[in-house]
Amino acid sequence: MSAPTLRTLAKTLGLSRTTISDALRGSPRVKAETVRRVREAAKAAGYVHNPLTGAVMSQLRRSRGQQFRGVLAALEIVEPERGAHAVRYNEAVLKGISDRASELGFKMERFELGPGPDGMRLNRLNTILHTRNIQGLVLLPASGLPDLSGLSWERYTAVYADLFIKNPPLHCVCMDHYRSMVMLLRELHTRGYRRPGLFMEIAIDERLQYRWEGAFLAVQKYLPNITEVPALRSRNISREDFVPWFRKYKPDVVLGHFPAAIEWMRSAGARVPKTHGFVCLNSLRPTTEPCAALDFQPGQIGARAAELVIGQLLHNELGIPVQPSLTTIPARFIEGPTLRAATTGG
Amino acid sequence: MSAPTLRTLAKTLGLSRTTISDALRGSPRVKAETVRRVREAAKAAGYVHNPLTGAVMSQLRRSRGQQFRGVLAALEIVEPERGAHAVRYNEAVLKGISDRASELGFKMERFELGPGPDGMRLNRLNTILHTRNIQGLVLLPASGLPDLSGLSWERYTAVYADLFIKNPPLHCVCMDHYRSMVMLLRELHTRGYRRPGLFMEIAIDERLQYRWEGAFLAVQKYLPNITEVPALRSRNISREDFVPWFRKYKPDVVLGHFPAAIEWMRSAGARVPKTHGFVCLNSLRPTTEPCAALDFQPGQIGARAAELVIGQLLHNELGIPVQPSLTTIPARFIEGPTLRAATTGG
DNA sequence: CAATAAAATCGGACGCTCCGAATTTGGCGT
DNA sequence: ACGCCAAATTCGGAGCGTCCGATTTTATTG
Repeated sequence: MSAPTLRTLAKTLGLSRTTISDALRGSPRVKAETVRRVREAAKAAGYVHNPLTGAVMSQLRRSRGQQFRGVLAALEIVEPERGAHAVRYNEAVLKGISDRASELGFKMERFELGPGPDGMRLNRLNTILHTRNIQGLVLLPASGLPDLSGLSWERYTAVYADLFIKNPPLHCVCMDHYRSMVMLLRELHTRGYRRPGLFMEIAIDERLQYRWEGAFLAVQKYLPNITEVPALRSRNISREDFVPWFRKYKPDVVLGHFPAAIEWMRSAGARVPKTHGFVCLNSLRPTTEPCAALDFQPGQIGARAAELVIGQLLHNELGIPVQPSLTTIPARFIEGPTLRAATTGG
Repeated sequence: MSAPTLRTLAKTLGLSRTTISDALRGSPRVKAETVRRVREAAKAAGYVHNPLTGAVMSQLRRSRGQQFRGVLAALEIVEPERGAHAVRYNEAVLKGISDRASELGFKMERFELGPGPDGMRLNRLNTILHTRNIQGLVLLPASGLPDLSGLSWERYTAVYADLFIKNPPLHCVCMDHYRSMVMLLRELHTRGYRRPGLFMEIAIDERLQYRWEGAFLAVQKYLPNITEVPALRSRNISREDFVPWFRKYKPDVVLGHFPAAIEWMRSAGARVPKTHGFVCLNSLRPTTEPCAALDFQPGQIGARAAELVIGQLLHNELGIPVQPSLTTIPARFIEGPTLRAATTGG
């Protein structure tokens, strides 16, 4: 049995397709009684209105050319204390969304949300999205656990551009921390490094369910000829933590989020890259000197998120997904002068 | 002056609107010379293709008559020594693909490939797919690293229903081993288990870049009040490996792939679930008694793979992806009589 | 040059919207 | 009761880009 159309509905009710169309969209041209009847019959027949199709048809009919673009909302949760790298990261994600969206015939618009479970603002957003007839959302990374359960989800389809969201459980698109760490350690291994060391602020890895350290621990165990160096972990990593750890365990290459560590290593007698290497785990972190790093590819993440949302919009699949999934993209290794080149002899 | 449409363009060039439409989208039905001419004229007239309009129209056209939109090939690499659980797993993936495909108007067909870099058979498959005009492929999990680089990839879009494929690098859809292990350990923790132990055959985890053990190691470190039990790892895990490890480290709950371990635990004096718990990491493994386990949700994986391929087909995106991605779905925890229920006191 | 095969192009139908036109309804004066 | 007009309601036509079967043109062969 094929899906009902306006025409089949019209035939069943003995009305014209135009009346059905107008009735379903609540046009004042149609008698209230008829609207009720039509909507009832539509529901019974299982007719589902596709707002995207409607919008395209409308613009097509109205302005003979077709400059119509669908709209994707990029939702940002305002966090006053967000670091500069996080801001730059989100900007790059936004650009990825926007570029891919416009390739697919959509335009992106930014919306900002107050932090926390701020009911009022969420309600207002709900109203705005509704009146503007926007159904597709991309939620940008927020350092807290965002709670958007207050939105009317039956009207939207959304993707979170980070690892995990619980309220509500949406599809996520994110960098693949685990695989990227594995790749990086293998790369360092082929360059002859045998004592990789990792330092990490607990807050960072906690959000990631310890994916950085999990990968580090596992690979350390199974790459040949590696000497295990315990990871340095603390709430706030400072020179006072770092130098003793570095002196004690003597890593020959250090991985971490702060390029400041290069200076700390030097102050402990290391020469970079001559005797010791360094890799910054996030290329967007502020850096005083050029540095080997991982590029999280935020543009790719935004692009993939946009694709996902648009795909669902086209299929008119609204609401919270039955089974949320996580789409990941590996980081790109950026060469830098803090590492020695690959050795040929191993 | 209103914006040009396909029809006005057609009139100017003395062609039909169909030819213009096909030409602008690069259909092989149109002569190359004509395509060039049409594109030139379109550019001169300022006609801009709107991908959203195109997508909506395409859906519209296709949705008529409920007729099938195409065939998805499910590619299986024949492996004579594949275990019964792997066979059952692939069957479940196939069902997931098939069901989701038919929901989206496609039907699935199975194809089998000889193992290894078997050029002949790959060429034959190439021919078959070509003559049958099949463009969408889902590659089923194979225990080796499949090499399909011999196919004419510019004609296909494909997804691998497993963690990783290198030749060529395709999008992958897979269970989320890392997250599932984290989830499982947290669940066990809330039930009061404090000495989780993991046994693992190396070959299994190696393919997964040690995701099972990576997650295990990391979570073990950061859940409160956990006593670390080193993982038991070997090529072939037997009772002779297991019992000494079990006696020595006294895990209070054991995770692993073989339900046979329940028997080994009993023979070492454990009472399941009274004193010790057990969770099977793969619910499809052969089991002698009911057992708590992780369901890999192969049906969901197949469904997601089908969605991905079909999405790309509808966008006419053929070839190897620019940036391959990995889509994961968490496992589902299956309750079983080998675990005690959650304690209230902690 | 006739007979085929292959390549290239065309035409119809599709769902939905907008807007002017057509039809029905209701109010009111006579 | 009836005619008239305006308001309320419904209808029909035209138009968009795509898909696919049908048709026309071109190339190939005996």
